[in-house]
Amino acid sequence: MQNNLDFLTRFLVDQYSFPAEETLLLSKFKRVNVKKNCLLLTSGEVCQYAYFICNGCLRTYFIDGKGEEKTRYIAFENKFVSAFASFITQAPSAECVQALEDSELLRIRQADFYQLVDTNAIFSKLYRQSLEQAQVIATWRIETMISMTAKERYENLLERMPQVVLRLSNKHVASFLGITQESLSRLKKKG
Amino acid sequence: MQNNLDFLTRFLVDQYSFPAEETLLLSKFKRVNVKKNCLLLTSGEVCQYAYFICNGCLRTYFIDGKGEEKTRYIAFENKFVSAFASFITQAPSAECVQALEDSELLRIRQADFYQLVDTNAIFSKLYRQSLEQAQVIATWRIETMISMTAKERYENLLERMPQVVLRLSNKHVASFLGITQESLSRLKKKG
DNA sequence: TAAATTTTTTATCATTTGTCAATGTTTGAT
DNA sequence: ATCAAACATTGACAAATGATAAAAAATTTA
Repeated sequence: MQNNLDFLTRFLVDQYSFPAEETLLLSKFKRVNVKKNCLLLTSGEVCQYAYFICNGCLRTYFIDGKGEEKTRYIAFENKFVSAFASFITQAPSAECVQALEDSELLRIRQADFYQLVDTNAIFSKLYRQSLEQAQVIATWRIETMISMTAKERYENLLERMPQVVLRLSNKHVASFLGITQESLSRLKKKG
Repeated sequence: MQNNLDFLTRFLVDQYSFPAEETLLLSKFKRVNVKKNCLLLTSGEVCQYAYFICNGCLRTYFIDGKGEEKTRYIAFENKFVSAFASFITQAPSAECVQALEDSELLRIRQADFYQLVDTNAIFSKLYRQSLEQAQVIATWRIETMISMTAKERYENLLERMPQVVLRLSNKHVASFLGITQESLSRLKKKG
């Protein structure tokens, strides 16, 4: 159904001057609705899809040496999410992809995605800009981790990505900050 | 001089099937030789150049809230280095770029770089793959920071980027790991 | 609505890491 | 070769964060 793609179309038209009449190009995207906590990819699987978030929230996480879940990335509406390393290389993924809210997603297969990127100038630019933006976010995360205390990181997150704190549980916020729930609980109290 | 570009040409031919006869495309790259500790970009400046390392080592770092230098990125031979965020946006850079060894570099202006990327399929692919690779490295750094102790991060670094430990001072290794020199010194002793 | 499960808070104690100061050691310039 | 500056190590102590356990609160499920 064409109008399943309204979210993505509007996003592309608004943000990337995508020609509205070329929505046929988007036919490789399929709508997927998932419940909160739904696992879209588990570790060990090869990541077949990239997801565009129309509504909701996704995270990527991994299990560390002590068996604890650690959240590497969180995204909300109008972002693409995937287990990058696996999606790019088609090797088994160390990371899992999970919905943290009931979510309306559009997914595209890896091969279709790269075909679009390789044959369509707008998609090529979109992908490049997505990678550049991902780099800026990753740089921010690294900077906070090597230069701030847990408290400073929390306050910084509240400024830079308030949605994370407002929409998600402390458990997931703590996991994203790289600290325990207990530490986060204390930080918030001391305020 | 054409043969100033031998390093880059060889790299592109070997790694990216670059047609050896098209080295004219590389004429926008200029050779720069710098001494250890040379600052190629200071914070507040707009990053004009991307650097390809023929020989030597570059880092990007910033000054944190307490006035301490924190190293976000380190690269050796055959890598491109830039203050990404500023290079992409042409806004003043928070980061500095510095040589950590006497280095032989090739630099290219931002506009020339993007022109190459936009007009040449191989450069476009090269840039995309560089961004993807940067994402994989950034992901690794984030993962280590949110899931490992300083000791574990050090051992992991020794495995994954031994050059950092072997070629650079403890001061810079500690800065890259996000810990103090004193902590690093103790970690190495207990090892 | 009640019970079960999950999440959050609180407290105590252990461990890791940072801070500061003093002392060796290396490096680089003259 | 000598001196000065930068770097590395060590020790004592402080601060931040983790681990564990228990209780309180919130959420989900039946």
